[in-house]
Formats: sequence, structure tokens, C-alpha cells
Amino acid sequence: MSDAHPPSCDLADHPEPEPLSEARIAAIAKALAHPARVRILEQFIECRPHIAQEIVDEFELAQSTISEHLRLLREADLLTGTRDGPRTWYCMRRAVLRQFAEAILDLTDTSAMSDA
Amino acid sequence: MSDAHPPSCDLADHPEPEPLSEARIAAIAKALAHPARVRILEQFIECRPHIAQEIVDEFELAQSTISEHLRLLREADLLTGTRDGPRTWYCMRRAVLRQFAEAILDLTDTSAMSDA
DNA sequence: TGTCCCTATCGCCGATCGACGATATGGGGC
DNA sequence: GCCCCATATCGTCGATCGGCGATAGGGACA
Repeated sequence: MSDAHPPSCDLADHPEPEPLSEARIAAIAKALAHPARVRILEQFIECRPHIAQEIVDEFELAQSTISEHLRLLREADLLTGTRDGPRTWYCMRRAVLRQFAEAILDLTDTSAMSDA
Repeated sequence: MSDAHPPSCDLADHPEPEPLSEARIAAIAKALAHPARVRILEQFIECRPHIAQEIVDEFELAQSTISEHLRLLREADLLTGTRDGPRTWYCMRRAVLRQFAEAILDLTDTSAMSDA
């Protein structure tokens, strides 16, 4: 069998960490600021590790281009990549995405109502 | 009185609209992909319209730079800007931000568990 | 050792971003 | 009409993005 032991998805219920700084929010948003990268993340809705080749096959883009997108997602901590022989298993860091979504929602909380 | 009738914030409970496309998610993320723009939105946590000058005063940046950031936020539908005589009242479009956050959260929903 | 597969990195290029100062625009108020 | 305030737009410039092909590296397997 080729895939000896793909790492399992991280489904643990981590305690909610400290709130995100503006710089961190912007950095995560920048990683999400390209349709291809959003589509890449969407592939992880099916909750299992994916190898890079799988992602490449889903797109019309060159392998090097996808590799670059994956790198950006990794550097923003939205993906983990673990090497396993010749391939690399990618996993989505759900906790980070959730934390980001939470930060966005916090922006919409009205801390004070207008009395006008 | 200088501020005759600042528009009131949009607090209505809109029905949740259709899900966002990848392109739309990416476009909103791009608007959020700069710390200054995140900081601008944070000012609207105090739920009332702001005029541009107010925002400018909060930053070390040139007026033209802030105006540009405001334009990008407007074009991504994260802000509305309504002219009122010499000034422009800006309001945050909470519903759009919430819809965006929801779309991000949807990415973290596991539609299928890995059986590995 | 050599070959093959998968992935990452490099170098290049055109396009876009982010900043600024300068300038235009648009409404008051006098 | 004229001036002033608040804002938007323009032009410029260096930095970064996003794409590609070519190349390098790292295991697996014969």
C-alpha cells in the first residue's frame, strides 16, 4: 500500500487562545485573498489529509503555482504539511480558521449602541 | 448643530442570503488583508457612523492613504459611505462581515470524517 | 547506482499594491 | 462671488503578487 500512515486530521477541542492582533488578522486574510487558495481550503471540507498532487489535479494551474499557494497557506498557519517519503500530506488547521472567523465576528459585536 | 442627521447604523436582522462564492470570499479577504483596514473596521465596534476625518486622526497615515483604504473597504461592501454636505458618513456593513465569517466557519465544518 | 515520482525553489515578467504629495471636487458660510 | 473645509482622485515610485518554465532535492524501488 502506498499511503502507509497519513497523519490524522486535527479534530481536538482546543481551548480558545488569546485574541488575534490586527496584523495577524490581516495576515490570515491575505492568505485567503485569492480564489485559488479559497478553493484549496474548500477541498479540505472532506476532512482528511491531502497530498499536493491531489490539489494540483483539481486546478488548471502549473504545479509550481499550486506549490506556491500551498506555501502561502502554510506560512499563514492555515495548513500543515508533513513529509512522508516522496509526498507531503497537507492538513487544514481548523482551529486557526475558526479563531479567524471568531475575530471577524467580534468586529460585528456592537460594544456600544448609537443613541441617535 | 454641525451633524444634522448622521445616518443610523444598520442593525436590522436580515435573512441570511445565498452562500458566498470563492471569488467573493477572496475579494472580502483582500479588503481585510491590511492591518490599517482591520484597524479602521475596529473603530466601528463603537456602533455609530464615523466621518473620514475621524479615521484619519487615528492614524499616522496621510489623508489620501486613508481615503484609499476607505475606498477599498467600500468597494468590497464592508463600508457604506453617504455624503452629507462637506463630510462623508461611513458605516460598517455588519451583515456582510457576518456572512463572510460564516463562510469561513463553513470551511471548518467536517462534511465527512476520515475513517483512517 | 540510476531512474522515476513528487515537491519545492529559482528567475523572470507583467500586474497590482501601498504610500505619498499635489491637485481636483463639492458644499457650506460669509 | 470668494474662501475654506472635508474628501476624492491623480501621478509617481518602490515593493509585492501571481503566473510560468526550468531546475533542484529527496525518497522509493529496481
